[in-house]
Parts: sequence; C-alpha cells; structure tokens
Amino acid sequence: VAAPRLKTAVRREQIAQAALDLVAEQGAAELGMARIADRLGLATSAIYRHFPGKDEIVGAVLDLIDARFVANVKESCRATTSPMACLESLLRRHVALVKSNSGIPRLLFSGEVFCGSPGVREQFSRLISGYLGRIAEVIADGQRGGSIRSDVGAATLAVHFLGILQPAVILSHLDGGRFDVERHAVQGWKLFAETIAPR
Amino acid sequence: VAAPRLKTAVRREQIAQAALDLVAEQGAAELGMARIADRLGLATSAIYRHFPGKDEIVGAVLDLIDARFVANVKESCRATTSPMACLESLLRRHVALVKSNSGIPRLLFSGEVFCGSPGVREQFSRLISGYLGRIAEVIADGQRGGSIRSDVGAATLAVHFLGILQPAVILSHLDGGRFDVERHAVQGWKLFAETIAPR
DNA sequence: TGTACATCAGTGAACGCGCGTTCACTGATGTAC
DNA sequence: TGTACATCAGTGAACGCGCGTTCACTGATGTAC
Repeated sequence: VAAPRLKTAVRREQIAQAALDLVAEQGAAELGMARIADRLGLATSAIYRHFPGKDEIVGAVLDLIDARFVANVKESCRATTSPMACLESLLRRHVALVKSNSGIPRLLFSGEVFCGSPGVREQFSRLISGYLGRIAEVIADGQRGGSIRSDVGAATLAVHFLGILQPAVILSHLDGGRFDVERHAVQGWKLFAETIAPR
Repeated sequence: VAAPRLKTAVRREQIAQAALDLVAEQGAAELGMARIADRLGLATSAIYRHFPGKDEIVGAVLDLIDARFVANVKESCRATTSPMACLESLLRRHVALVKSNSGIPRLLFSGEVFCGSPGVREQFSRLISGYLGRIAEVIADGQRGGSIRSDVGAATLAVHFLGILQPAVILSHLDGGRFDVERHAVQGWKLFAETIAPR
C-alpha cells in the first residue's frame, strides 16, 4: 500500500500546506511529523525524503505565510490609487486572510515559532520586518503626497497599523472566535485614519 | 541532603515565582518540572507535594501576572487625579513591568498558554478580559467627565490602548530586545492621546 | 530501442531522548491524651 | 511534660508515553551506451 510517487518539489509544497492546515484545524500543539504524514497518506519517514527535519518544515510554512502577506500588499496597491485607500484595502485583506486561515495566527503566536530554534525565530523576525517595511513604504508615499501627516515617522506609523489588528486577532483566538475582528477592524481603521491625517 | 522543609503555602509561591523566572531567563520552552525543582534545590518529585501537575503551576503563574496587572491599574488611579493621567501612568507602568520581567510576554505568547489545556487558556482569556475591563472603566470615567471622546465605545478604546504596546512588545521579543519599546510607547501615547481627545 | 545501472521516493520497524508523573519510603512536624 | 500516632514535605528510582529521527530495504523512474 505505497503512496503515489511524486516529485520532491510537489511534496514540499504539499507538506508545508498540510502543516499549515493542521495548525489551523487542531492548533499548533498538534503540529508533528506523524500528523503531517497522515494527512498526505504517507509514512512518517517519507517526510524526511523532502525535508531535513521539522525546523525546515516550519520554515517552509513561514515562507508560505510571507508570500501571502507580500501578495496582499502588492494587490492592495495595484487595486487602489491613493496610499490611504491602499492601507484600508490592505487592512481588509489582512483581516480576511487571518480569518479564513486561522493557522497563520495560531502558528505565529505559538511557541513553535516564538520560542523555536534561533533560525526559525530569525526567519520570523525577517518576515515581520519585511511586512512592516512594505507598509512603511506605502505610508511614506502618503507623507510625500501630503495625505498622511509627516511629523511622525513612517516606520512608527507602520507599527501602529499592525497594532490596530493584533490585539483583536489575539482576543478572537482566545475566546474561540467570538470576538468580532472585522467589526473591530472597521472601528480601528476609522480611528487610525483620523490619527494619521495631516494636522 | 534533604532540602529544608517548608509549608505548602510558601512552596507554592516559590514554585510559581521560580517558573516565571525560568521563563524570563531561558524562554518558555525550558519551563519544566525538573528545571523548576532545580531552581529551588528540590527533587523533581517534591513539586507534586504542592501542585497536582504542570497545568496548575502555569495557572499559578497566570495568577501572579494577573495580580501585577491589577496592582498596576490600582496604583495608576491612586497616583493620579484624571483618567487621562491614569492611562498614561498605566502605560508607563505596563512597559516597565514587561521590560523588567520578560517572563510575562514570553509566557503569555508561548504555546504553553496559547495552545495549552482548555482550563489554562480560559484562565488567560479571563485575565485579559479583566485587564481590558478595568482599562475600559477608566476610559468610561473620562468619557463621563468629558475628557475623552464619547462617540467610540470605552471597550473599543481599551482594546486600542493595548494595541499601542502589543506590537512593540512582540517586536522587541523577536529581535532580542533591540527594538526600543519605551520609545515606541512614548510615541504611541502621544498618538493615542490625540485620537481619544474629544472631537 | 533495449539493457544495465544510478537515483529517487516510498515503506515499516526501531531507537533514543526528555518529559510529566507515580511510587514506596523517610524523617521531621504537629496533635491527642 | 511525655509518649503514641497521624500528617506532612522531603527523597530517588522508575515508568510510560510521544516525539523527532534513523535505518536497511524496495520498487519505480530516469539515464547512459
């Protein structure tokens, strides 16, 4: 009863996606080699044909998440004409992404990444820095164009932008999704938009 | 070579404190029964004279953290005369607490609590809810007195208050303390104060 | 095109480690008469 | 106050479980001549 034989490139993608799905459905504590293999109908040992170890799988999942964050920023900018509209669009996309794929916050706030091996943690750090940097660019654009106040640094405002959502995502995760993230995001955007308006 | 024999009440406090210190120094991944016992010069099995199991120790640590949060709110209100001054004082105290006791964010954002047993997670949820509730009370006070805008709910503003710090604390944790939380908190308070000023 | 060989992606069994937990036991502390 | 007994807080050894990982092996896929 052998599983179909597929290319490593394909399996790597499957494994990373299976890991993310697993975290979404069962929580980060259930992220294990055997569980991932089960999901794909593979023997546990088969995983090691495609990844050196667990850390590298977590790394691949982070790459997956990073790609979606980057795509969100790009699409938000492409679909809008002003920096403010881009930020609002990004906020909406971010909420939708996190809501429809709860594995993302679950993994990011689990010890798996936060307290994980130095390599994984550094990768996560770079992921967040990258995201913040892209947001800061959009904000800096707005500052140059005069639609966003310039007396506060773009990087600082970018951190605040993330601050709109983060507590909401955590609260929602804690009470099992009862907390209404979308509603909070709408309110949060309103306040943020006022806050960053030119003086 | 037996350790001194102390009352359970004393040992319980020691154990909870040792657990928190351990997380502060080594990270949440290192939080284990053997490690806690070592710190107190006890045999691992002695811990079970005072706690039924690990979950209850984590619960006791959460109680410790909760007590400090509550104390911060009370002292902030007592030391000031206006709701706005109270919030600013609380923010400063919160930063100082988290900075001087890095076990708090490390534990709270570790899978230990976030993905832990339902009981622990619910306790954490109540801790945050309680903190938010107390902050919301202060804000509501300000709204009644006219020093804080009333067109946004006190609960919503309380979540935003936490949002000032949370991303900063996480960033600082990720890059090993290089990110300057205090500086961000000052900037954040300035923006928050403008945001919640009456229209 | 056919044959010989290397590589690659699968299998299941087993290992080793660390963790939370249990157990029988000991001697100090507290209590009853 | 002294004695007998119960309780309590300590010990070290061992258990059991689950996890990440390794290994020898198999048969399919790809390649060289």
